[in-house]
Amino acid sequence: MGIYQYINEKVLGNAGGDLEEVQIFPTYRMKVKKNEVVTRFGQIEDKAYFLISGIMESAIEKDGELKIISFTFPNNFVCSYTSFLLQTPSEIQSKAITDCEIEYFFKEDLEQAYKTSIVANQFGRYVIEQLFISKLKRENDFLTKTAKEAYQDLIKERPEIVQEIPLNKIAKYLGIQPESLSRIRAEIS
Amino acid sequence: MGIYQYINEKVLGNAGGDLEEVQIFPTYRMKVKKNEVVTRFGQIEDKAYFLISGIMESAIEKDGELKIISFTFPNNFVCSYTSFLLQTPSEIQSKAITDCEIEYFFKEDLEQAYKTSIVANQFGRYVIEQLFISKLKRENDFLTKTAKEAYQDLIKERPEIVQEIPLNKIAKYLGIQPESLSRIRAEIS
DNA sequence: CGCCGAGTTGAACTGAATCAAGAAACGTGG
DNA sequence: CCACGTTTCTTGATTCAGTTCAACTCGGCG
Repeated sequence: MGIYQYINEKVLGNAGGDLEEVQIFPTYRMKVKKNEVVTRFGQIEDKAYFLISGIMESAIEKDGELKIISFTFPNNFVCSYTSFLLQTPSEIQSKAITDCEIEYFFKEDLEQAYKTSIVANQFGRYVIEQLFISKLKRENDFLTKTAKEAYQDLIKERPEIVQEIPLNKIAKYLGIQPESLSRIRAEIS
Repeated sequence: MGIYQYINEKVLGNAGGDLEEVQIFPTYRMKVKKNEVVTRFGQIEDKAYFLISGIMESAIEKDGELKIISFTFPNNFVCSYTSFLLQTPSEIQSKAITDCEIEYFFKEDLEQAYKTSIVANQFGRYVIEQLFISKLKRENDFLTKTAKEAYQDLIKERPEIVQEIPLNKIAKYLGIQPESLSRIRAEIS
């Protein structure tokens, strides 16, 4: 799947529909190797990325330590959103956890499309709505769950994360130390 | 300020511009008394609310306890977003902390406007972008700050909250118990 | 074979929760 | 305007979840 198909299926709801109509801005492709950094701290982001294959992580930094805010699997967007939207220095670093193939487009082209295309606007709105919902869920988790509950729910709700991603990264995603996650795992098995 | 002016100024960037053009869907007004609940747990939300005057809180529930996810001040939107967007039962309760005046509109009318109006789409996109950015910041806070840091930063960044909202609600917003906040306050003064 | 990153385990420590009680501020009716 | 009940805020003692730092195990890879 690529961005145009994503728009057709997810945004417009017509699987297998006319692809011409949704080519609202140009997109490009690139490949990145495992551990390669795609978006850097401090950089002003002018691109948004769509993951074709592989797994990526997005992280923020505090006192030299990385805290992971999301893992991205294929057919989802990766971006330093605040930087992309407000053109401020990025507080997010996105990195390939495995070899990845990425499709991307430029903010400039998106903005241009917004001016004339309803589909472009629907697309932008849809993507950010999904992201917002995921962050609402995460806020809910932080406010209501212990580390143990959070991990157990992650196993149920995002098994792909637990299966494919090393435990120290999962810990940093849950907001705890790897040692704590290790103890939690010992406890529940 | 009302929704149309919000669209003109914030979304379109032309303060004092032509107001006719942005009346893309009908809006309504209502008044609610202090402590009145506006959106209920379990309800499917068909309206979005814009706060004209007063202060509101939005909260989720866990084990009979309320956890506050946001305080809303005038000229901002309040909504059970996940419910509004996905038409699922609301996990959010929104309540007036003071007497409030509220402008609102229906999802149905918004959806209709999305089909034909670029401005409507830009509006929907802009609102959710702002909300998403605020949740990203909140995620950042949960991952990187101790309760003490979070409270000190709140004093700096959202003084209106600290001044106008009781401490037990602020504690529930920061994800700690009122007693802990009280101790933190004793410590830093 | 030896190294290195990933994961586990132990012991001491700390930030925040919990439970219980009391003080201060608030508003509402008499 | 005072009295009373309610809500808001504080303080104390104890418990607990998760951190920190250190050491050790295991599996993969050059």
